[in-house]
Amino acid sequence: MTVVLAGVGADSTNFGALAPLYDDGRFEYVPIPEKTRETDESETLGSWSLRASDGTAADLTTRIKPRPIGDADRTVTGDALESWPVHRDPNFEALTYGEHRTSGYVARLRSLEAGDVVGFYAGLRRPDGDRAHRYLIGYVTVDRVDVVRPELPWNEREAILEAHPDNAHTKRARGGELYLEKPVVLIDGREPGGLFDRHPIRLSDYYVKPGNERAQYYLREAIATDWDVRAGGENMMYKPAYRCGLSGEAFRRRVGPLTERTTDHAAITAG
DNA sequence: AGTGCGAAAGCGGCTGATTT
DNA sequence: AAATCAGCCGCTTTCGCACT
Repeated sequence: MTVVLAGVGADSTNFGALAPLYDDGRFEYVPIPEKTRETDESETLGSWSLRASDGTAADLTTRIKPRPIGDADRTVTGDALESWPVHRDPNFEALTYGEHRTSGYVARLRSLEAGDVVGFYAGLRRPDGDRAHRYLIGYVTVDRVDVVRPELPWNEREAILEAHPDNAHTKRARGGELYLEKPVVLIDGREPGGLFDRHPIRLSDYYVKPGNERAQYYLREAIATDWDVRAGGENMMYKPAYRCGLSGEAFRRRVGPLTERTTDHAAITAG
């Protein structure tokens, strides 16, 4: 029984900005832009409504870099940006998540079992320009884990994808083709799971390490201790996947409810 | 014990943002 | 508009594990 923490959502690499964290504790979850327009996902940056204002995700940035597979960065602006599809991953309504990143993600996620938890963290920035940090913004309880491997026969890949119809990778797939030459982990979740309504939990600290010249983002000591973090890089700049030793049940107890959260729930408390 | 490979971490330099 | 500053990109080195 374990918990894996996965870094997700828009950042300056792909979206050109970080999602905001407001003074009242509310925040936005903005998915990254899809790699391609060829997806069944109907939500676009221009249709992705913000939770705390009337705007859309498209209002938060001026140019995006969707990074088509294999190609150099492609920059998209203006109307094309507004109509650009989102890579809704994780999907907090359908409770589904897919991942292909190496760097520990696939290896740690594929070993999860039903009842385990995937926690999601994202970079958030306060509008007044305070330092950005990484925050836990929600989680899902694991129901089913599958791995789509490129070498699998077509019909087997299709069967797995059909079991995860709402997953962003399924929506992007064409004829069982995921456009990826590597394994993709597909995780469907169950209750309890979802996006926090407010008061995300800060996971990072920002400081200069002894012997270094520059400050960087590091995993907070209190998190590492209290959540029994056992694997994953200490430096959070690269959004590592973390494996924690505590059970899904213990994790849910520590992070508190998904809704009607208070500042107390965002604080790290032992127990 | 040696080798190879992938992951993690650090840093130079560029870019975009901010300030005056 | 110019100058300053912070953030970030991605290259490079180091680390560490696994396989032989």
